[in-house]
Amino acid sequence: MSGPVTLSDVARVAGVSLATASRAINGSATRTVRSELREKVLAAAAELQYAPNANAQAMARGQTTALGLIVHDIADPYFSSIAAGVTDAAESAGLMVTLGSTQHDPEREVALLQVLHRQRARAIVVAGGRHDDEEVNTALSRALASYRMAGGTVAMISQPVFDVDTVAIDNAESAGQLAQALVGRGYRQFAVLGGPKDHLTARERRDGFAAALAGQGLQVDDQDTIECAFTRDGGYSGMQRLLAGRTSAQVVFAVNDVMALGAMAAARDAGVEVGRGIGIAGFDDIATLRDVTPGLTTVQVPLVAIGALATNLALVHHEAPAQHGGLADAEHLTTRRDGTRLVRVPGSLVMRDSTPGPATSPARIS
Amino acid sequence: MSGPVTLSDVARVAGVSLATASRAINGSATRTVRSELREKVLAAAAELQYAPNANAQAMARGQTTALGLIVHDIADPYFSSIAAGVTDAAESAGLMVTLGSTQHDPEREVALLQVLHRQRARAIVVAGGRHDDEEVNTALSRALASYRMAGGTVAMISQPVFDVDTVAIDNAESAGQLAQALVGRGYRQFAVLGGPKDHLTARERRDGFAAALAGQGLQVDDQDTIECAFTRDGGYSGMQRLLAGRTSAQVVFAVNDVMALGAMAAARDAGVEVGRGIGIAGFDDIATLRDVTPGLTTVQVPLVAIGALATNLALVHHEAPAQHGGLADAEHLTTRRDGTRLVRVPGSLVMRDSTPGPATSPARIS
DNA sequence: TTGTATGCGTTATCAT
DNA sequence: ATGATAACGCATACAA
Repeated sequence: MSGPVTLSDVARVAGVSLATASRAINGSATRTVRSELREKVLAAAAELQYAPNANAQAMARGQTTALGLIVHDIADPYFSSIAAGVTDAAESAGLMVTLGSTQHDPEREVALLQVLHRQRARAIVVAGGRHDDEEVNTALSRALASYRMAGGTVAMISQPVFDVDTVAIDNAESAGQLAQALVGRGYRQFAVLGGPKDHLTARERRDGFAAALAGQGLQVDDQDTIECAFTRDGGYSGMQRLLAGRTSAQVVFAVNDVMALGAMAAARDAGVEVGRGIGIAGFDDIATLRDVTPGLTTVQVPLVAIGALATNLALVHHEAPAQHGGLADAEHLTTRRDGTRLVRVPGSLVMRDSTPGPATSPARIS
Repeated sequence: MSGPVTLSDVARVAGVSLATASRAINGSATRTVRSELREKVLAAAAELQYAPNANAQAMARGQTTALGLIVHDIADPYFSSIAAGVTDAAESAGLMVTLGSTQHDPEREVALLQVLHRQRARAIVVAGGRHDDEEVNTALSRALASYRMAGGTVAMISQPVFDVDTVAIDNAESAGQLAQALVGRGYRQFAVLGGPKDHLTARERRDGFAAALAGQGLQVDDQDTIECAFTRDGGYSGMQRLLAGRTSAQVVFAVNDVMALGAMAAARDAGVEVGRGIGIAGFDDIATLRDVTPGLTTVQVPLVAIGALATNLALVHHEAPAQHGGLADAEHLTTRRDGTRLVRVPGSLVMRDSTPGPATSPARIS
């Protein structure tokens, strides 16, 4: 009967006490152990293939080595890029990432938060836009508060609607710049694949786009603002509906890239050429876009860096975290009244071939 | 001074013993608690915002609720799709996924395995092709054996080169079918973007492709077999090199889709039209391909299902795991002599517009 | 049905 | 420098 190998076994084989074995293997901060004994302990550990029990260590130390990450869908390139940044930063800090996927269900988000709380994750990164749903937000807020009260730290990548450290993308402003750039290319008739009505990210992008157009005396017809899921398939079906109703839009703004990709596919399937026939623009600049033709006009968001930044924000308290391509500059970092930090990440316009300008130049604006 | 809320606190507030509180909150298998007391305990727990310490539970129960997942790169759509299947299946089993990313470094794979071992993860899924590197494989084999000896279970998504449950993709056979289909479309001159020399997945696909061609009296010139990284950028630079040397290839087989996407980009950048100018084919049918034009000819592999299957394989011992679109049929499931199971997953050909047939039909085969 | 007491594997405090 | 021993928070065998 072997059973699991414990530190006691190692100590016994090495002929030392439990305490000495612990110190030899871990290198206690205060105590030190004679190299002669250390060798013996290490040899015994190797011989027995001893692997320290991290759960027991967590108990004794009162601290785990896990970092939680909650995303909406890990297969979505938006989230998988963020996840890459998070795992990278976490592993640099000696932590492992515990991944939860909500499948776009806000209630699962709360449930996952509770699981990570029970796991005593050192910190939690929550990625993904918030919803305008009081009930869900209340539950989420409670779960967050409970976790933080127990000593956990949180960083969100979303709108700054909770009192936790937050990385917020400048959705409205960037969408506005995109609108202006499209106007600059000659477009005058716009449609918007707007995502779910109560999805805050979608709303900010919609509204920022519309506001900038309004500043130019332009607007999006109500019937040309399509409500749809925040996914690739949502973009596809939304575009289908748009094309079915005889729209006069020259260019379509999809509030994220995966939706824009769905829209491009729908256009192709309907025999409409993207670029010449109708313009399409997205938001995020997901990695996938490198291999899409025509190139999709979009707003570039440094997703991997944002993931790493959020991780460090959650890990490093009350000071500016390490640099992330300038993202954590004083310029973008503010400390709110409740002490939590907010980093605003600007997007940058990327004009590509999907919006070359309208085929037939419309009349000048009056 | 509050400090962390423990079960003792809940018990005290509820006016019951520790044991009763434990049973009320967990619902012990054998014992039961009077509903009156249970209510009181639950109320106390809610009032105190009690969250059970999963580490302590793990200690007491001798079992954790974590499942490890090791991938090469979570931002790669191949792995993020597998990860989606794994997280899905894991959460169905009440487990959380602990994610490790190797960044294509085999040594990190061993290190991550050890970390997950220390974490006492219930099971570990290792995804990603193996290398023909004895030193690395020995270290990995040791780490796997050590983990399994301690009671952990493992499933790999790769070549069946270790004695653990394995899901293996029929690389050689599928690549062969692809070759035949390309010949059927009239191609006679082939090039291969072959990935790293010692990468087994790449090798199997290369060799399967070449063998099928040989069966038709055809072959790939040595100078038309390009060695490159197993990534999108590897495919890009490989294709650049291929085009730089004046190749006479009519069609290029990239041993995975992300490489094929890189190759398509390189062709475009070089002014060569994919499809008419030169054919390109890939392998995997990653989700990204839906939005690529022209459509990429490839071998479809059910990645999400494979992730879920591997997870169940790791979780369910000594019997056939739940169905996964027929993947675990007796037809594909074999039990090896060492008792480990092997599921061979066939790929299925998907011919798309990237390989319409050669522009100029070559002379008939003699 | 409820309570008492022990053990899980490790760290850390205290002697020595 | 090393060794006993008491936590850490919970589950459970045993006693009542």
